[in-house]
Amino acid sequence: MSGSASGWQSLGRISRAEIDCERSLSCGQTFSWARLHDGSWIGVVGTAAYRITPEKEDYAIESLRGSRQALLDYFASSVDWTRVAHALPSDPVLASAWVAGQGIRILAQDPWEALASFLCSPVKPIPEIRRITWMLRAEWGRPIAGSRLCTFPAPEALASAPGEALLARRLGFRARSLQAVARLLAEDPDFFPRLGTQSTGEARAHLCELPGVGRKIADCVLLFGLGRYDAFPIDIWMERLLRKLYFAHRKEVSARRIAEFAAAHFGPYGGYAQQLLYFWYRRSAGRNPARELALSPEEEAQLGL
DNA sequence: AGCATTCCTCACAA
DNA sequence: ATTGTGAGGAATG
Repeated sequence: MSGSASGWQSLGRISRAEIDCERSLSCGQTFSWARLHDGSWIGVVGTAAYRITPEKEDYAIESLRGSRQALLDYFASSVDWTRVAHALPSDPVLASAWVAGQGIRILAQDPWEALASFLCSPVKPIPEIRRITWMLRAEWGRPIAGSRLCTFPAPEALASAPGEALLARRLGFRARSLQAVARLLAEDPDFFPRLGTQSTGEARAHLCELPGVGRKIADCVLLFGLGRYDAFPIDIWMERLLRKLYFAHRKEVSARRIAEFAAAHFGPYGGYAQQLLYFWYRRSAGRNPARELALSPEEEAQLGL
């Protein structure tokens, strides 16, 4: 692992007080990272691999073909997160989530990778989404020299993949929309750049025109892939949380009304509130996000780290 | 009153 | 732990 023989390079350390990498990687926004048995995290950003090892006061960072700055950019380190937090409404629920989620960052992910990953997500638990997307990488991505980790496959790669092979990756009904979207984007490389010039609402509408993409997946892409911090993805967990804590379990309140409330209440940085709340609520429900992203011994052995 | 339209909810399959 | 569709009913005008 250490030394230049393996190709991994040390990129120094990152202060725990600055960023909580573990929380940021396990609060539901990315499937590109996994935890190893020694407690370190391994993941791919673009064409680079990173390993983040928690220590007492900080994290040790190593990389293959990456840079310290690229990793800091991925953790959106130039955003003033305290300011973002101050722009959120002050309510008791959010106050608790803020305490529990200190150090959480919205990662600056690739929009295609976010879109394709969340197209794999319907009715799947997080560990399985992680496995499926890693299988897509292994089959159709490009290996990162010096490791057995792979980049996320480009739209063209998935567009031309045999349908049966996609289905064999345990994609089920998700294969159809994933491949259809891959083909559309392979033909339209300007798709994401175009969204950059549009309002969040317009961009959301265009995303929702893609097969298999509804409000939830569109909001995930907007928030995690396009840096639209006003997007507030509502999955089953968030709906339960909002219903319970902001609507006193009132059964007659529709999902639509809950979404309207969330947009109005949490405001232009609601996406950050969503991550804080999601992390806090799932933890209170007994979920262990880090464990959900742990590699099996077999998977870890296959990586040959 | 009858009719068209819109909106909402639910259930179900993929 | 999402989306797309279609049926059925209430509200709207």
